[in-house]
Amino acid sequence: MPELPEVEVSRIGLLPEIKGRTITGALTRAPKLRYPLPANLGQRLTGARLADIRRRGKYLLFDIDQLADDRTATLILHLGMSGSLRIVTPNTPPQTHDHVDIAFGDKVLRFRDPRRFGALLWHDNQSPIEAHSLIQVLGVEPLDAAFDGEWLHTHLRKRSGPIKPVLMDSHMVVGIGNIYAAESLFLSGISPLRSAQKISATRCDRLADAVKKTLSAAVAAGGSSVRDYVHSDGGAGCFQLQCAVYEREGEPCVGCGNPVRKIRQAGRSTFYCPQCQK
DNA sequence: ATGGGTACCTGTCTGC
DNA sequence: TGCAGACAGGTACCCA
Repeated sequence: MPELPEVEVSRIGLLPEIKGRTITGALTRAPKLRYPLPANLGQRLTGARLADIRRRGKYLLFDIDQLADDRTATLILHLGMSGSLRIVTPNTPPQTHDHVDIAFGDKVLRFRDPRRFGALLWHDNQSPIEAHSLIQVLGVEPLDAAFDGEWLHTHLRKRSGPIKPVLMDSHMVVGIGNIYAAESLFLSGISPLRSAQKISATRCDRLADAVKKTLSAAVAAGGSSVRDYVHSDGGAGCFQLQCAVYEREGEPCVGCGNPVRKIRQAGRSTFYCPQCQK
């Protein structure tokens, strides 16, 4: 799935297609994904306008205005593990896991999610989106200036466990999933097993830089395309080709040539080089 | 408060 | 060829 770069690439791809367009219809084909899908989506959205698409962590926020009651709303969308968004023509037949369509005249935004870990929620903007229970708990944006070595050092001091699961904790920093946690730790030369609170200020600087570099490079490359992820134009990203350790168990480390090791942490696979990462 | 395990769901791959 | 089991990019929840 979609980690921060894939979500951002989707957002950037969708903007020129549908931002500012009037919604001509919408429908859901399943009662629920992770949560129940909004009821009467077509009724609520038809005639309204998609004002903007924002991103917070791995959530996409579709700002809707010109609703029938003259209010505004925001659709909160999460791609989960296997979700993807595409622009299709109105006559494109839906496939098995195509759960939601939002139509804009000659274009349809289609949400596909085989594993159904994704989410689409209606937020009526009576309260600010930042107050939504799912958004409220999110940590800092890793590409914001506020996230740096000093910030990281301060926050890691409170965490006793190994760094890798901590780096993936969206309550602390958003957007870093299994691939980019592994890649960022490799780039900064830090072992995924190292206790978070024992990482020095200097190495926190390196880690924060590595996170920013890894995520930015992935956005620039068009996201990863492991398995079933496709971005909005249906094309495949190419960051996967540049992974240094992720899914490279047994292959030579790009730094030292020793085999990349795979271990299990907090129920997830971790790939790293025991030589280069201490 | 923090951390670990589990659950959610389907598709794909591996090994018997 | 068939089938069971493991595993997959996320995250909320329960419990120690």
